[in-house]
Amino acid sequence: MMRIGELATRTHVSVRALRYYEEHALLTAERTPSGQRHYPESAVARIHLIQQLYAAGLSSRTIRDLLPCVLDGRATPELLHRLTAQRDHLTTKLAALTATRDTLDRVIANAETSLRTGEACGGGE
Amino acid sequence: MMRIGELATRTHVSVRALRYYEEHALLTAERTPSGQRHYPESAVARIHLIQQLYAAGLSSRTIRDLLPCVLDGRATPELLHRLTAQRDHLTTKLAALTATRDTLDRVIANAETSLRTGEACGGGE
DNA sequence: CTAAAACCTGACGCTGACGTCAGAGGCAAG
DNA sequence: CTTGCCTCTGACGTCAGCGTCAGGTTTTAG
Repeated sequence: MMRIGELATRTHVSVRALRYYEEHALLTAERTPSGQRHYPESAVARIHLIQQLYAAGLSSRTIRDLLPCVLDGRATPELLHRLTAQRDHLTTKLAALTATRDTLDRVIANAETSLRTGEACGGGE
Repeated sequence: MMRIGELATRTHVSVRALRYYEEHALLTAERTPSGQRHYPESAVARIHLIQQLYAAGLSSRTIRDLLPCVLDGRATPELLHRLTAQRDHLTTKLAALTATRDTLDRVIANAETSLRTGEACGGGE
């Protein structure tokens, strides 16, 4: 059982953020008689998962709703629906970001050329 | 030449957002003597590009710096460097999001199974 | 036993990308 | 000329995800 500071350093997530997660029911902790939080090893993985979902653009509310399903396999038809919706949303986003990266690649190639051939440059169109 | 309302409806971006973009030098507009903004057709594409970069996680400041390069091919070595950094950052992000989607796929498959076989369910590990 | 380090609960601050409201001017139609 | 919609410039409001400070307790190191 580790305390909040250790969990923070091990996950590279601030203590404040961990308390914030608990406040928003993304994370629970056992308490010692004096009130300090104690976490099991599994909390590390849980934090990583939470961060992953945040990075995917989910809100804390959404994460809170979907987490039980993700961790315990506890799914209702409605949760399954929301989960699928999020995955589809993510797929769409991935396509958009890939397109953006391609755009950047083209711009970079163009810029490199124009820098080499001497400043002024027309488009590739 | 269109006015701000038309540009807004055509790009599905609010009038407020367009003014915000101008305020932050992402977008410029000609003005009629009475002070109304007038945009050329090319503004539509420009807005789409701005939205694309926002979706990629860039800040308005970053977009402002990189836009001249992206639109006009005007690149300095420093801008080129920043551009490349952004692309690499995006590549990393794409990998992470792809991993997240795979996680969601697994969770969904698991949940579907547990719903079919009757509620309780252990992990696939 | 004591000092330092870590933890606790509020509670206010911050940032970015707008939403929204107020008050006033511009413009095509009848 | 007036009605009605569009536009203008401030300027304050909002929301999430924390950062940060205050004031006090607990745990640990020596």
